[in-house]
Amino acid sequence: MVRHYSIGQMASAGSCKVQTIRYYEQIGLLPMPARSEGNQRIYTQDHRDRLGFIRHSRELGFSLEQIREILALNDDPCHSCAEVDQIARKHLQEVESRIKRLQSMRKELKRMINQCDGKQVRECRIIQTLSNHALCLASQHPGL
Amino acid sequence: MVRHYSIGQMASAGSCKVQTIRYYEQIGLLPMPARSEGNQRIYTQDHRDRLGFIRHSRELGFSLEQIREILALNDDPCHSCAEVDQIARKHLQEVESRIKRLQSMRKELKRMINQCDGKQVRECRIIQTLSNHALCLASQHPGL
DNA sequence: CTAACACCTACAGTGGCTGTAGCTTCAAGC
DNA sequence: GCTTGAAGCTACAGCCACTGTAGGTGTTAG
Repeated sequence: MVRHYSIGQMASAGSCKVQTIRYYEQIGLLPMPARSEGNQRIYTQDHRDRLGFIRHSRELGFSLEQIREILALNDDPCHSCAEVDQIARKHLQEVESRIKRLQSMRKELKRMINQCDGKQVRECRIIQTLSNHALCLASQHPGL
Repeated sequence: MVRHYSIGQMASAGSCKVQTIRYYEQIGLLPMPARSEGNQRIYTQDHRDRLGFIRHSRELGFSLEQIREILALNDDPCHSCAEVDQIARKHLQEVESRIKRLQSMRKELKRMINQCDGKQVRECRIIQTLSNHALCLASQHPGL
């Protein structure tokens, strides 16, 4: 017996909005499902699994393009998984560099806030630091 | 003697693109400068300082709306700087929660990659983990 | 004088959704 | 069978912070 799901059930299973699912279909990440007589989408377990895959990958920060690639590789089960590994490693590097950037922001923000004595804007150290890059500890920040 | 700058000079001083400066003007973050006979923008030191402020704040991750607020507060030098402090603290919290989310991603990505033996997609642990949320250490990820 | 470059406006595109307007369909209760 | 409210449908606009493009004009060095 085959289970079927409405788009609303898919959305709650995938912890996303109905529009998100329609969007994934529109950009070709989710295959078009069958339609009911009244033109409503009818999903199968396969669709549900694929959505789960996409949502979990998104939670881990993969881009939709990366997910598209991995899904394509996944369709050939005998393919070497070196490419999947490659994508994941590249993403890990991205995540690590984002962490570094944010940590350097955090450091500078903390320093700035601690110097502020909460009096007048005129002598506000936060504004002074923002005005004058040279007041930063790090002479340059990692790019945006 | 008053120094003047072309938009190109502003862009290199602010390490941004010419379009970015026009965009800041369009959304009212940079005041409209005077124009030359040939309709080209002529900037003063004030503009340059303000752009510097914006760019430095952006490097520290403030949103354009936050920057707009801080600039408005800055215009009243006798104003208490408590509100500036407030904005900065809120932003610091945001940065810290982003760091947490990324660190949890990093952990899971590393675990996933280490389990992968680089053979076939069929038995790829990366794909398995992405398919099945339950294979994650963290039962749930911090939201997107 | 010409070539190369900087500048101008106006608008479209990026990623990953999210929201809205104005409909139709479905399921439950009477 | 009828009504009502939720859920579904399409099509399109909007978010952020830019970035890129097309097609023109202004400026400057040789």
